[in-house]
Amino acid sequence: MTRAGHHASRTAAGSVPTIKHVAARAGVSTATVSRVLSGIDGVRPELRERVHAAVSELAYHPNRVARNLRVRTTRLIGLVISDIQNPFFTSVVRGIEDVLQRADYTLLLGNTDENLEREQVYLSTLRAEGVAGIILAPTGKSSGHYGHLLPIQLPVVAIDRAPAGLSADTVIVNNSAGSCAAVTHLIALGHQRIGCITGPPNLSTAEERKNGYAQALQARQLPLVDCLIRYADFRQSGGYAAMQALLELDEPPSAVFVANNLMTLGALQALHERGLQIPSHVAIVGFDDMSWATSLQPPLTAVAQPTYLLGTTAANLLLARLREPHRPVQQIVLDTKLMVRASCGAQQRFLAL
Amino acid sequence: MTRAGHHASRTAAGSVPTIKHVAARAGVSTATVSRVLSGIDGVRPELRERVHAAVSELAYHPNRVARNLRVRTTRLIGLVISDIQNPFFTSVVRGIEDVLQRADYTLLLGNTDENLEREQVYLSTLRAEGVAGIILAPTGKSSGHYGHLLPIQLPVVAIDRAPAGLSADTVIVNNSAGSCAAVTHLIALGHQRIGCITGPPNLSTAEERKNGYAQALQARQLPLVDCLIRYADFRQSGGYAAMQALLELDEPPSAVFVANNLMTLGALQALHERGLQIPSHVAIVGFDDMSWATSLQPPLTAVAQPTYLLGTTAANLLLARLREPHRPVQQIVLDTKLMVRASCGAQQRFLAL
DNA sequence: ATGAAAGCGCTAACAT
DNA sequence: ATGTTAGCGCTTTCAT
Repeated sequence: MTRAGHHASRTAAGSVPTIKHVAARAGVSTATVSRVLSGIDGVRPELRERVHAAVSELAYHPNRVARNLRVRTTRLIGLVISDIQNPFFTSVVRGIEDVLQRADYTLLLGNTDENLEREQVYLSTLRAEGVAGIILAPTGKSSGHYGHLLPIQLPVVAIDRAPAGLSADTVIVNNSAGSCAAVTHLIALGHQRIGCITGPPNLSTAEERKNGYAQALQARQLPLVDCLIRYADFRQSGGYAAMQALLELDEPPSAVFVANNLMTLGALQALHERGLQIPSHVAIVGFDDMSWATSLQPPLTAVAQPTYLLGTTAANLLLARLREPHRPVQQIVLDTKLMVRASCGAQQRFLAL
Repeated sequence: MTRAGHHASRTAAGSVPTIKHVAARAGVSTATVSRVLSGIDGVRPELRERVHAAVSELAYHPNRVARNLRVRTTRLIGLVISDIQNPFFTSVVRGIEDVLQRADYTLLLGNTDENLEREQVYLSTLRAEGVAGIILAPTGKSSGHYGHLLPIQLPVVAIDRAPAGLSADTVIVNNSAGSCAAVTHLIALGHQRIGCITGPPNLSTAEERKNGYAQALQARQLPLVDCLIRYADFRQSGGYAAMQALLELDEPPSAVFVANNLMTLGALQALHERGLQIPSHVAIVGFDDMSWATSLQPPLTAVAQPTYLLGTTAANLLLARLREPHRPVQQIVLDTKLMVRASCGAQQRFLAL
């Protein structure tokens, strides 16, 4: 690193140097160069030295594409998610990236936008690019869409959602327990009429979170009122509209559980626009604990998902399968944590005591 | 797509079929298969037909790694950013991804965490993987860190930040104009003592936003007070601490301009914790218009960056250079837009009239 | 219009 | 301990 070296001295034609150039310059065979660079021992220190010298003189960088072809695998991992703009996923991606990068893998990213066709396109591109494995937040409900990955033995780990019948390593979150805890908390605070804004019925996460809500009510003998349950689209506008609908009810809820981060934002907006106070008029508990939760007034009570952990767990699972292709398939369920702040009314309670 | 076909009929050994298998099955040469699949015409319809039949019978998928080696380029684009968790970047990524995906390129993602060393590692990995081009949000201040990319003719487009002396296509935002507009707005609202929380001095964006603040004050003959300018780290905790420091001043500001999204969140938190009202006690204008801005109470006035456009512009710039390597280097400066909502006090004003 | 064959840059038997 | 060589799967001259 002390001397840069003139690029003029690189190769005859000024083109990018290959292993052959290095071999020639060091006066050894390409096999020896390869051995030295792969850290295989059994090479005389002197030759080793000469190779290293040649490498740095020529500013040689091994061509991974050639290597990938030869060894019939790559250091690439495909990552297919449905919404790169959702903070939930970016935190997951961060976790994945952190462990993969340490293991010298690089991520090939695909954003499907919840579009099944786009997902299929990505999956086949990733396959064509020869990725060593795939981490996927599946859009499809059933395993049918992913069957073609199995014959080629491509390791896949599913995250966030578990398509029915897909026999692949999976890491998900205990959604129903999380929302059940949230709603139970609301009930304990004295609420009897609690609304629920959940996601599209075809997404397992939306379904599970709604189920947790229902469980909580049933456990306390509270009736399940149909009109208090709203299916929106997991986006801000959906949460906004759903909250408006809830508020226009003859008998609006005194508290509402919102099943994801973006919809919570929309719901809040609807409340503010009507000048309604949180939690005195309507108490709120959200799903997903975001960076902005503590900056709201009042701070948002929310079910925190272990997003970063979800990412690292998925990446480690994939790494493990890469090392050991025949290990038994694993499904890991991560726990959520209820972050009690003020939007549910808990703080007021304490003050009142 | 009507019949799945038995995989048993694929190849002799059950391994992944190659172009040779297809050629054999169709009774043509591999060259012809290649021509058909590349859409090169001059192949008799009959042979074309046979090739397609063989392809689907064998469920053949071309191996891009082999192709990449042969044609000495890839359909891969490297993307190196500093913080995948920052909504600013995810929106940019979305824009990039949308245009690249349509052009049949796939993204190789690297998250540097603002770490120069990690950035270097990624850059060399990307180079080794043979990416066709790179989109980079540079962490380094000067072009020195990127010089080695030039000799190999690797097209690079810089986004968000422009390292001094780097002669590469660039797309940035007019930061100083944006923050100047924000602060000017505050002044017009009657504020005389305005604080500024900006980012690390080594980041061009932080510097420019502070400059815009200073310009606005100077234009209206307002003094530049040192203790009102705080350098934080562009993260939530930094904004929180900076706002606290500002509030502890003997003469605290009546308004503050916060130079990025995450720090605004922290600043808001500090205000809430002290029970201070926005905008009556302290008016706030942020930089970056996020999805949560409208859900705050009061809604946040902020300088909106055209993030998605920034992404698509960068991607298109790269695509253009790929097509036309010797086109003149371009620097594109995108405009910001001040989204006036209530946190600056503008709404109150209107009400008071 | 089609095929034969070389070769992209590397690794891994195999031979010495 | 080191070198020779075949070949990964594809594209692309060059012949025919």
